[in-house]
Amino acid sequence: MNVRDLYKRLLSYYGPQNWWPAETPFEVVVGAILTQNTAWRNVEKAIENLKREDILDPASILETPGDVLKELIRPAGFYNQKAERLKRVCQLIVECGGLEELFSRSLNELRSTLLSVNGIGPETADAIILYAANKPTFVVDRYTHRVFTRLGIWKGGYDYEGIKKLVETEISPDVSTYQEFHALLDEHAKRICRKTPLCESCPFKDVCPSVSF
DNA sequence: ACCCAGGGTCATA
DNA sequence: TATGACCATGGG
Repeated sequence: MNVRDLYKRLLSYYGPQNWWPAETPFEVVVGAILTQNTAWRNVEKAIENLKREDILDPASILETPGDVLKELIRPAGFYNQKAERLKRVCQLIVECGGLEELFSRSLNELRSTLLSVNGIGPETADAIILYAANKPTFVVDRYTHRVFTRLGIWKGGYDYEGIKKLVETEISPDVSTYQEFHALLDEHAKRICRKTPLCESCPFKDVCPSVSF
């Protein structure tokens, strides 16, 4: 079992995922911040609040008082830090003259720019690049590590850049493919047991080496 | 009552 | 450089 076979098998088993539903690229940016260590259903409530107040754009969020913003995004948790993080990204966007301008940079320029913002780490940056800017970077997360480890594809601890490089080496850069693969890994990880080494209902039972995790 | 979720930062050793 | 504490709500 290698990375490419895993992708093919996930795709044929679960089918294409309609991941990261959002009406605009900026909504993806906001969602990427709000979903940090947080269930997506809680993020939806926060985004709904922002839409209801009609402030789902960089300028409006910057104009909104911190206390008000915190209250609106409360359901997403960590609302104190996330309100500040949202403001910092919006600040960057405005300084660049808009999302289009920011996203016109090369993938690597864009990634290092995003990473320079306090509150945006590697996963959040890659999610923005892949799902909002539509550039081919692979998004790693703990689910990716869990599934890879379970199947013996990755040995060792959680190394974000290492796992990312592995996938990008095995699978040539393609936006749709990277988007699908990440989505499939997450959906699959949610369906398998977290602690049990081997899950009886796992569709990968035949190739799972039963690695304890 | 406990565990965790579509992470990241900061302090400590 | 490598762990650990911390952030906070909502659902199982």
